[in-house]
Amino acid sequence: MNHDKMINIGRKRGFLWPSFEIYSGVAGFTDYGPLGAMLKNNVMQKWREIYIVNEGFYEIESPAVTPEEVLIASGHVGNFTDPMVQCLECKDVFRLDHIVEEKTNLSVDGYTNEELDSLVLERNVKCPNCESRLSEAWNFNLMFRTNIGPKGNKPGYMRPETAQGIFIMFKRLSRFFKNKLPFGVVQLGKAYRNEISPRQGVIRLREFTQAEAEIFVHPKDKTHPKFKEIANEVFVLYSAKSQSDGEEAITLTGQEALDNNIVANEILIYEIYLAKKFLNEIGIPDNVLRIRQHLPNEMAHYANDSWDVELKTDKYGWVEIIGIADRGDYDLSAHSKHSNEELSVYTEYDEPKIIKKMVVKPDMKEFGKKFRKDSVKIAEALKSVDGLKVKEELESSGVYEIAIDSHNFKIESGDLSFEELDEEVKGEKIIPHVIEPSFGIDRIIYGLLLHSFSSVTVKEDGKDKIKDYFKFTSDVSPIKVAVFPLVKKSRLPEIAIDIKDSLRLDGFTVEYDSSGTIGKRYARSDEIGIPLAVTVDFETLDDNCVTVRNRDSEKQGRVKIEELKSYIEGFFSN
RNA sequence: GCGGCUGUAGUAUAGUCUGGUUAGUACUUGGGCCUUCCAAGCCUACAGCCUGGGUUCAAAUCCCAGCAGCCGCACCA
Repeated sequence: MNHDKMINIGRKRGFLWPSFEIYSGVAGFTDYGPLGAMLKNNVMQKWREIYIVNEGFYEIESPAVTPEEVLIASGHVGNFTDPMVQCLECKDVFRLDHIVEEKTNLSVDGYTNEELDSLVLERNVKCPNCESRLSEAWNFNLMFRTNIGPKGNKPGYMRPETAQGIFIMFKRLSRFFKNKLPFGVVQLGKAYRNEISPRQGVIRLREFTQAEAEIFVHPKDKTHPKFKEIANEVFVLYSAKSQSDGEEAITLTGQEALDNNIVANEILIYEIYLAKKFLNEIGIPDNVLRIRQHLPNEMAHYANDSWDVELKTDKYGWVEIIGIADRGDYDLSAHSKHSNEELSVYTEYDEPKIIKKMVVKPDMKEFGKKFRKDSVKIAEALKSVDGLKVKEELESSGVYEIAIDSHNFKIESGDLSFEELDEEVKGEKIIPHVIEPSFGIDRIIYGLLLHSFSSVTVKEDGKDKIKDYFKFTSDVSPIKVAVFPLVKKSRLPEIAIDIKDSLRLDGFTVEYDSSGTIGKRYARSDEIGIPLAVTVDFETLDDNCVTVRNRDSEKQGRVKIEELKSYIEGFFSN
C-alpha cells in the first residue's frame, strides 16, 4: 500500500512525526517535522495566493479561545454535545438519545439529561448489549472546554472551526468593505475537536489547521462575475440524487450543472472550481478527486447546500478534504439574535423603487364624535396597517375593526378617506448569505504526500532498482535545489559551498550534502522531492560549469555558474 | 469509550512461550579511507527492550495498571 510506504518515508525524512513521542504520544495530534512544516507553509502560501491575491479576499486572525456565548449562538454548544451513558455491567458506552429513541420511538431532540434519565427509569431502558442497568447520563462535548481568567468562572472553548471568528467581526468587516456586497474574508488557523476515537492518523486530528473563506453575498444574487470564464470547465459531480438512486458520479460542465439545477448557484460552482484548481496546482490530480453533494441527513446544522471535495486514498477510502457550503444567513442571524447587534448590510437599489401605497386618512371630526379620547390612539394605530386591506374590508363588510389594548373599535366608511401615494424606497437592510469553502489543510497535506509519492522500478544491470520519492511540484517542494561536490577533494567542496550560499541568498531553499557517494546523494535528494540537483565536478575547475540534474527525468545538463540563478528561476517558472 | 491483537536502536527484525553472561543481526545515520555522476567497498562510532508498579536472588521475558498502534463496535454537525 502506498500509504504505509509514504508514512514510513515521511517519518524517516522529517515530514510527519507523532506528537509528544517521548511521553509515549497522544492520539489525535501530529507534529510536522522540518520538511513537513516547510511543505505545509508552501501549501498555505499557495492557498493565500489564490484566495487573497487572485480573488481579492482579505485575511483576518482571531483567537482560538472562544467565550461560551459565541458557541451557544453558533449552535455548537447545543449540537456538539452528545448525551452518553455507560452500562453498569458490561461497561459499554452508548449515545443515550439513540438508545432511548430506539426503545420508546419518541423523538427526544432537545431533551435535557435529567429528562432522558427519567425516561430511562419510566420506560425501563436497559443496556442494548446485556440488558443491565445504565448509569446516569453525562455529556460528551466534542469541544475542548477551558476557563477564561483567574476566577475560572467564564467558560470558554477552543474553537471547533475558524469560521466563527469571521462572523463575530462582521460589523467591522462590513464597514471595512464599505458595506458593499459581495466581499470575502479568510482565516487560516488551528481548530480543535475532542474526537472520541481519533484513529486515522492525520485524517482525524484533535488539533488541526483549517483554511476557511467566508464569502458574504446578497441573498438574491448568487451569480459570480467570473462564472462565464469557467462555464465550460468540466466537473465530476456526485449529486445527492445520484447517490440515493445508486448511480455513479456524472461528468458535466459548470453551465450544465447550473442549468440542470444540480448545483444551486454560480458562486458554489465557481468555488468548487477554485478548490479544484488549488488542489491541482499543489499536485493533487483530478483522477483522485470527487465532488460529492451532502445528503439531506448529513448536512450540518447550519447548511443549505453542501458539497465536499473528496480524496481517494488506498487506506481510508474517500476522505473529505474540503467542504463548500451555502450557510445561508444562519450564522449572522444567530449572532444577531444572541448579541442584540444588527448584523446586516444596507443595500441601495440601483434605482429607487416606487412602491404604491394606500394611505388611510382619518376624518378626525368624525373620529372625535365617535371615539372621543381614543381618537388619537386609533388614528396612530391606523398608520401602521395596510391601507389596501382596510379599504377592501370596508367595501366588503362595511366595517373595519381594529383592536387596541384589547378594545375593539369599529370604523365605518364615513370615518375616513383613502389616498394613493407613490413612495420612494432607496434600499433595504439585508442579512447577507455566506458561501463557505472550508479546507482541512492537514488532510490536504496527507493527500499531497500520498499522491506525490512515486515508486518507480527500473531495470539496471539486470537488477530491479526501486526509486521511492516525493514528486512534489516546484511550488510546494520544501527544498528547491541540492548542491553536491562530486568528491571531497580538489576544492570541489569549497566551490559547492559557495554555490549553496549564493543560491540561498537568491531565495532558494538549498541542501548541501557531501557524504557518501554521489549516487547515494542523488537518491537521498530525490526521496525528499528536491526538483534539481547541482553537482560540482573536476571540469568545473576548468570551465566554470556545473552539472544540473532533473529529479524526474534524471537528465543532466551543463550550466555556467554565473547563469545558474537564472537557469533555476527559468526552471521553476514553468 | 468498550473488546481483541501488538509494542526490542531511525527502520526491519532475533531473543519472550520455558526468567539467568556484555540483548544479536541487517539496513540507515555520523566520522575516516577510498571514490570522476545515480543507494559500491573497507574501518569506526552513535543508538534499543513503550511507561509505571508488582512477583523473584534475578524480568525484554511472568503479573497488574497506564500510554500508543492495528482490527472490530460505538462516535465523527
